[in-house]
Formats: sequence, C-alpha cells, structure tokens
Amino acid sequence: MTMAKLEISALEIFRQVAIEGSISGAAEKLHRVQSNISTRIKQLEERLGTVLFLRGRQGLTLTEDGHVLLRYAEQLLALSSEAVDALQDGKPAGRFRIGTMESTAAARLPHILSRYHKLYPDVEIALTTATSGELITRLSDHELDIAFVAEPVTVAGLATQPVFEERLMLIAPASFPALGEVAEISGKTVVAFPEGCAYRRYLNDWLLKEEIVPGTIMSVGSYVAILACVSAGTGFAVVPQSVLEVMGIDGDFKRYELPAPLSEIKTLAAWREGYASPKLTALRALVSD
Amino acid sequence: MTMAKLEISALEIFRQVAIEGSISGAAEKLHRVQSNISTRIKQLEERLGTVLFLRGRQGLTLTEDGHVLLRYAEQLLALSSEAVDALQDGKPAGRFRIGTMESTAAARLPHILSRYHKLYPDVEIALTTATSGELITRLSDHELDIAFVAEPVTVAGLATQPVFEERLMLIAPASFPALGEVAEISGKTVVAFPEGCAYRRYLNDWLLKEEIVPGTIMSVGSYVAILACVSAGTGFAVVPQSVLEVMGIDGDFKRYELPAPLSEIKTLAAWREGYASPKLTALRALVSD
DNA sequence: TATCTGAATTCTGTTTTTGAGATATCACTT
DNA sequence: AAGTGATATCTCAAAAACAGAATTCAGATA
Repeated sequence: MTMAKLEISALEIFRQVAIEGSISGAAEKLHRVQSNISTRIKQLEERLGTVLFLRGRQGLTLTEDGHVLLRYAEQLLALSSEAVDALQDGKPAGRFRIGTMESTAAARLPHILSRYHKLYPDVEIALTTATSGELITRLSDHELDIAFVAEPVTVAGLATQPVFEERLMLIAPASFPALGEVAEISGKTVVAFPEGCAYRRYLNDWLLKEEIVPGTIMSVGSYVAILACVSAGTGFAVVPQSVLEVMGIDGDFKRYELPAPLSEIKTLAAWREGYASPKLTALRALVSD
Repeated sequence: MTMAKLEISALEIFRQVAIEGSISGAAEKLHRVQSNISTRIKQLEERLGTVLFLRGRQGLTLTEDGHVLLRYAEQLLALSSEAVDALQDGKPAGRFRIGTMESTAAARLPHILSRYHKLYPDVEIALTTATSGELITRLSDHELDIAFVAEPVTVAGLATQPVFEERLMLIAPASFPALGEVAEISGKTVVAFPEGCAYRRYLNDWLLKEEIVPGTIMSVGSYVAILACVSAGTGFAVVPQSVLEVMGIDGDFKRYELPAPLSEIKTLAAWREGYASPKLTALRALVSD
C-alpha cells in the first residue's frame, strides 16, 4: 500500500521551507520560483495525507507531523549525501563535520586542522564540541562525520582508531605550599569539567579510589576559565598536560604528575563503519603521524 | 559541489538490479521496460562517476563501489518508507519486521501474532530470530521495526517497554534421581543455548556465583533440540518456564525452581524512538495486556 | 472604508525527465 | 553462419517539474 517512496528532492524542498519558515524564502535559496515550491509542498502533503505546515500570516510553522517528517528528512538528506561522497575517490572536498571534546579542540586539533586545510582547501570544516557521549550519539545519527572521544566506543556500527594519549596533571596556584601527598587535597576545592565529560568521570573514579574527599567540586565548562580559577587561588584542578602546554602558562602553576590510569588516557577517532570518503581517510592519515 | 542528490527512485531500481543480478529481471519485477532500467542505471553511474556493475555474460555483478552503494541504498529505502508510515494514522498496514529471541518466538509470540493478524490483516509480518545483541544492532540499522530482547538496552535512540517476565527452570530427565541441592549439578553435563544468547550469560553468571562447575556445557541452538537432549538423558538444562509450558511436556521431566534473578528475567520490547507507526503502536498495545 | 503590501495559491504554457517500443550490439552456442 | 539471451541505444510519447502571470487573502495604512 505504502507505494510512492519519498523522493530526496521533495524532502530537500520541505526542509528548506521549514528552515526559512516561508515559501518565498525557500524559493530564493533554492533558485526556484515560488509557485513551484508551493505546489511541491502541497503534493507532499497530499502524498502523506497530512498537513505539514500551519499557514499563518507571517509565514509557515511546522505542525506536529511536520516536525516528525523534518527529523526523517534531515537523516535522509545526510545519509544520501554521505552515500555520494563515500563513492567519490577524487580529492577531499565538501562539508566535513568534526566533533570533538574541548580539550582535544584546544590542544591537538588546531595544528592538525591547519595542515589539513592547507592540503585540502576545498573541504569546508565544521567543528563542534561536546562530551564524548553526545559525540557518539551524534555520530550514529549521521550528524557528524568523525568524532574525537575519550573512551572506548561500544556502539555497533562505529569504527575507532587511537590517535592521542593524554596525561592528566594536577595543578595548583603557584602560591600554594608544595604538595607532599595527594591526600592533602582532601577538603580543598577542586575545579573540574562538568558532569558528563569523560575526564570528569576519570577524576571521580580516582578520587574515590584514593579515598580523597574534596571540599567542593566546582564545575567549569571551559579550560581557560578553569585555569583562571586556579590561578586566582580557588583550588586545585586536573587538566590534560597538552592543554597546559598549548596555553603556554608553565610558570604560573605548581604541577604534579598523576599515576596511571590518569596519566595515559587514550583519545580515539571514531567514524561510521563503511563511510570511507577521501575527506575522512585524509584526516585519519594526518592524525596518525 | 556534491550537487545531484541520490533520488530514492533511482536507488530502488539500483537495488532491484543488484538483487536480480540482471537488468531484464529487475525490469520485470518493477513493471518497467528493460531499456528504461538500463538507462537509469547508466545515469546513476554517470552521476556518481563510478562503475556500479560488472557486465558479464550471464548478468551483472556488483563492483566494490556497488556494494558500498547497496548498503546505503538499503538504509535509505528503509528510512524513507519508515518516514512515510510514521505519519500514517490510519489502520496498521504494510510490512512489519519483528525480531525476537528463540524463546520468545516459541512461547509468547504465536498467540499474540495470531491475534494481531486477525485484527490487522493488512500487515505483512516478517519474523526473524537472533540473539539480543544482534537484534539491537539490526534495530538501530533500520533492519527491524521492533525487537524483543532480554536485557536492558543502553543504545541511544532506542526506547523500550517491559512486556514479559520469564522464569528460568532447571530440568532433568525423569529418570534422574531427585536433586537435593543445586551443587549436585557439578560434574554433570548441562545443555544450554549457544554463547551470545542472553539466557546463556545469565546461566554462566549463576553457575559462577554458586561455584558450580558443570562437567561439560553443550551448546544447542534450538529449544526442541535442547529438550530432546535432556529427555535422552544427556544432562540438565535451563529453559524458560513459558517454553516448557507451550511445548506441553510437563510429565517427561523433573523440574526445579531457580532462585532470583533467574526466576524473574524481563523481556523488553524495543523500537526506535520517534518511530510511532500505527503498526508499532498496535503491537505494543497488544503485548501489554 | 478604500487601498496598499507582502505573502501564498492557482492557472497556463514550456522544458525536462521518464518511460515504451523497436532496433542494434555483443559474446557465446550450435 | 545463424541462433540465443542478454544489454545498450535510438526515437518518440507521456508525465512531471518549472517559470511567469494572474489571483486571492489578511493585515497595515491612509
């Protein structure tokens, strides 16, 4: 019964109208005439036997069903163009969506991406940051093409490759007295990444195991801010060595090594199995040097 | 750059040719004329700048690139028709792909599916069995619409609902002497599901915890075969009570209760979040009576 | 109230794409 | 050399997509 499949071109039009919130706006973006868009939307609604937009005075708004379809449309469009460039074997080109943790973005990627961009100027890079868990989800949902995450990936359909090794360091303001044992942290304030971040979990596990109970844990989302807090005397923090290095603030802090496993946390590159575009292959080659 | 998106109709034709291994075969299946299929395939190859099929004498074979595209095509087609029926709010109809464990298929589903079929004769049910892990993967890959699994689902994007509770029973041939303690199993042969099955894992954990070391574990893939082995005197087995009941062989075995958690294993229904077709909703309603 | 304005829809040809039918080709068989 | 079973190509007809003009409609404005 469900006969006519949804054509990709129809979904593309639908999506653009949803984004613009107007037929004429979408028409302009798509270099079509407005009457055309209007009828294609109407056809789509007839085909699906549902109303996709509420026609208001100042434009169109998605209905409930419209939102459902939009979700599918995004997925189908992403998958469709992914299919196309999985088969291109020319030079890397097109949009390349990279997801990464804050720390990797700060310490590792700038150098690599700059080289990448120089080598393949036709690739338009879109970099977003999030926690490892979110990155994995978005990778599976075809919202990212590659992600740099801190933990083993157990989701089926994704492939990984270890690319960096991070060494977490304990830092304290230069003004603090020298630290004899880690236990001395107990009761002091620790500035850390927010819950959800993989490094935060590593930190929690370690504190628990060492039976250290910090006074307060302050959650701060940005590395710059964490370092600012520490240098203001707020307390200790745990950050990857590579982040310290790239920020070039060696002198301002007392630094202490931490034992394994905190000194050898692997960062993995992850991507969807079977998606082997030139863009991806090129980046993988670059990070594994 | 990547201009021409892949149209669904083109992929449908491509897929049919791949399946049939012949242009004229596909043409017949699709109720088109052979020349048409031929040109559409050529267009597709031109647009992708690649060769999809090797033209041999006795038909066409997929090239490397062809295989890659086929994977995408399957996904896109599934997703596309899923989108369509996520918006249908009429009577359940169309193809409905159910995945399940052997035990659930044997003991629980026959009754339910027969009621379902009576209520919604327009739904064409396709039932496949596999282990819980495989079912989850196939669900995520849009190869199934719903799955019945034995364990908590941690994959993002899937929703679940508990539907059955299974009680695993220990059974022995009627000829065996009565069993005093479970420890007496040690050294005896245990007939069980193959590795990978969730119940096998439950069984392993329990044996380990009770420090029971069976003589041999025999892996047998079918319930009928397991019961046959036991009644032939091979050894003990652990099977869900519901399976015993449905096979109506109460008298032939000695049956022993097992302690929690083996006596209260939940079976979950799982589906992709956001996929709320009438087919799915109807089945969920039916199983939760 | 009458008119202006910015938007969507409807109507009418034109262009492009898809499809059928017939024919040509190609590698093997007999 | 002709026959067979397949794909590829050619030509024309049908269908779908598109542009442009005319129409409608609700609110803003005079």
